[in-house]
Amino acid sequence: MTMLDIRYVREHLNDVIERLNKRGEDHSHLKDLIKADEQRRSHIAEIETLKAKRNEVSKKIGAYKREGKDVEPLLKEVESGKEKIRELEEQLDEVEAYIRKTLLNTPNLPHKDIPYGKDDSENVELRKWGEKPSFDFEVKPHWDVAVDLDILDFDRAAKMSASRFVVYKGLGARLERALINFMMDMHAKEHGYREIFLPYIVNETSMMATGQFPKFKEDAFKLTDERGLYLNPTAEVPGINMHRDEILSADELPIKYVAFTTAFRQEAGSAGRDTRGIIRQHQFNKVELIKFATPETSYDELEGMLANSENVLKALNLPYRVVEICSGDLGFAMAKTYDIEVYIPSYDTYREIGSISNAEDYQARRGNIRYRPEKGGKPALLHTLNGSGLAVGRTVVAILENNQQKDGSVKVPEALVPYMGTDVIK
RNA sequence: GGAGGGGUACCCAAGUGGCUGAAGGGGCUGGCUUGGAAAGCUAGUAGGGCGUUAACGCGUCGCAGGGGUUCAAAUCCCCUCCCCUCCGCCA
Repeated sequence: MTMLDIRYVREHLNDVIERLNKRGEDHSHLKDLIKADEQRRSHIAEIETLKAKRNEVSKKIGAYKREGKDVEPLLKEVESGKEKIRELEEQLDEVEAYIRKTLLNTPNLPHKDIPYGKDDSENVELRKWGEKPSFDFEVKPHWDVAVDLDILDFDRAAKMSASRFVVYKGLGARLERALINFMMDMHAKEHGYREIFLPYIVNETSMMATGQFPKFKEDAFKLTDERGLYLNPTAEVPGINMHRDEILSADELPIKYVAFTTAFRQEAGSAGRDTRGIIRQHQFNKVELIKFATPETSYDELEGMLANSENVLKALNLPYRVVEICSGDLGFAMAKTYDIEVYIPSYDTYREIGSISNAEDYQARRGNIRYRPEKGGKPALLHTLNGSGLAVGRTVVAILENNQQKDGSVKVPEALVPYMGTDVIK
């Protein structure tokens, strides 16, 4: 399980380092990797020569024994090789462990065409959609809207659980459920994704494959269970791992999945941020889109996925914008990412509600997910994509804030009325 | 939680230390047969990683995964995972 192709790194060392450095960290230590790789290959060559010799003699010993010949001289012949092989293998293990560790901690190469920038302030807005609402009264933040309507309960959530948890009540609870069903239906019935329902607990290997581990362990909720299991941080993890260690046939690609899961995150690095409301919770619901595609089509599939996600906000008539993530803000495993940001009146700004990414072959290499380009041909790594379709809690926020009315009630978006059984939350 | 049984190639399955780097069957692919098909007969069918090579190849590893014993392991030993059956508990 590696991440960047060591052969590619070997042949394009300076280019690789230069591209990785656009993420904002220095990766020139990869030069050491090349030396380690040279050592690895020379050790392998030496070990295999010794083994070939040993195999040959062992075969002879078998034959001699059957014929009743003396085997002693042959045994002497292999004696010394045994210790040498053991010694070299130990050294090889060390070198390989170093290479593996380095590669697992090295992020994906950013796509050549994405904007260069140091952090999220340099993300590039691509387009805006929808009209910001205008209010002839003082706009309330969603937590005030919700608590006044008695549809969200933060105090009781803290009592039974902890901070950054919430209880949904009445039409609030129904709104959450309605959005899940609405989004699932749209992607499954209109956009052609296959609906899957995934485990909420995943193992360490899965977390490695998608790139959450080893670098971002502190973000995950670990179970005390000795098997090394974690609460699902995003459906991307079980979703991409659907096909770990598999070889898919070319004609079944692209595979498109849509999954509703509850996501769990420690939010370790964001203490003090978004403490009010339900923008940032330890537990939140998300409808996720997953694709497995050939390298030739993955960027078309990315655009398609982005359009699928945007459709949800269009159908709900919520104003949003699409931004392209710059090199310094790009996720660890991703080559290219679009964020969809929805307008939040009380912040008077756009907040992320979905993220749509192409990991290219990065996760496929870590997870050994391949396809056969042609019948009888050699397997090749495929491309994996994932995107929100969308984050449900933040969609609730957007509806509560954008659709609030002077009397404190909230208008239900038309598309959601059949799912809600009412056109107003009051 | 208790008691058993399993995991071998696309599928089923034989195989308890060297002649098995994996029998046999099914399936698949081709040939014969046929007006065409079915049936029958017949031949072929281990994939993948790694190393090496301009390439053809060659080498190495591979019998759930990992370690060990041995000149030599599917086969012996240890650990782990997964599946199945029965009992108990249980949404």
